[in-house]
Amino acid sequence: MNARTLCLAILNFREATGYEIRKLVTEGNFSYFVDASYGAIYPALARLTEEGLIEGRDEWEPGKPARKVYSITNAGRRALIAELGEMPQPDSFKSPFLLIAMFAEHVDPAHLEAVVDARIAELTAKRDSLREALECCEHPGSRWILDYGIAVHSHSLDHVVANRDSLIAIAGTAATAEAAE
Amino acid sequence: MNARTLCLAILNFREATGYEIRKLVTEGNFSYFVDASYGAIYPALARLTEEGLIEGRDEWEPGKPARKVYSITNAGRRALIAELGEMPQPDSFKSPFLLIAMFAEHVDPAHLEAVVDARIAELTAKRDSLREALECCEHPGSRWILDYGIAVHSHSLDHVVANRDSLIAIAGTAATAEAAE
DNA sequence: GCTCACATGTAATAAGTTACATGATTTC
DNA sequence: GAAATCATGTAACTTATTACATGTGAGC
Repeated sequence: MNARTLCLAILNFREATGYEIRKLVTEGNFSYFVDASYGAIYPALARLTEEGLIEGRDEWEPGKPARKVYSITNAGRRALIAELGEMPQPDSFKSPFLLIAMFAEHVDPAHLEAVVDARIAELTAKRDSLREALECCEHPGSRWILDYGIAVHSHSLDHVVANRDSLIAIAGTAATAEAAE
Repeated sequence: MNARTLCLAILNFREATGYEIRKLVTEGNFSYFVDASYGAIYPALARLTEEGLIEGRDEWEPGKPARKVYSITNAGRRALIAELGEMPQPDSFKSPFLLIAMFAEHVDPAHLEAVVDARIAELTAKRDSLREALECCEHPGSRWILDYGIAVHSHSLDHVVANRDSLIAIAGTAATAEAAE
């Protein structure tokens, strides 16, 4: 997901600063299926402004740091709708966790246990934050994707919990390889 | 997932050419949680060779194109095990599909239908290829992750199928925005 | 003769990450 | 007084993508 479209999409919902966009993609409703860092967001906002797809206005409120609030323009709305009208790239899932799981036999059991438990904690936290977001969200599209995210995370979590021990049982099996060195 | 570790991991299973590695990460057992293009794989193999973590040998079989078969060295095995001993980066999921779903109200119903059905086809194909891979796979770690992949894809698929119509029902709801232009 | 699968690689380019630089305000 | 949160941005770097360049052999 390029940072450009992402910023445009978020600003179509509401005005926001770069900092707020970063929070939304990291912790908010968007956080389980997109990602972007400051180094991607700020340049994207600058470029979108140049192209007239968004506008930034400076705000100085006493007792608060200066901020630049961006809002989408009509041209921006049109560009976003055009983008959504294309067939999307396929979804992608990258899992360093599964790479370790695949090589469980070469991994120290205690370490694998820590890795699995960290993954369980991650999935639990994500599921709970999605549930919380769903409670106070009225927007139909957002509700649909939150529902989806909750379902997927719940099932993933259940599966990992149910098969945790069988994975850890594989760990260390190939100790010969390390011993050979 | 950097291409380096990926190549090392695959070569720990068996010898392979760059072309074969590309197939494995695109279509094989690895394909649902990692990815890499030629432009990432070939330079990675070159660098790993320089570092002595893998070795390449040229093969000329009559009636076949020349190929360079890479195999992992002891140093490579050590490096891989060291890598697997680190805590992994968190998993990441990027979904252009969900971004469109989120903005369903601004999308033409026919287009959204096409998008959802494409996603359903994608999930079905992936689930089936994982099931097939599981049938003839004996390696415990691989079986574990295939099992996980099948579970996640099945549940995702079920959810999308069950909620397909409710998503399409949202489409086109915000026709006013486009009409305004 | 054409297209597909096998096979290796490079170059230009795009994109994003990490770390840095800076600074105000609030909370402990 | 320290740490956390709000807030903006840049620069160096890494990384990977896309497209290109090239060639063989098999099957239709």
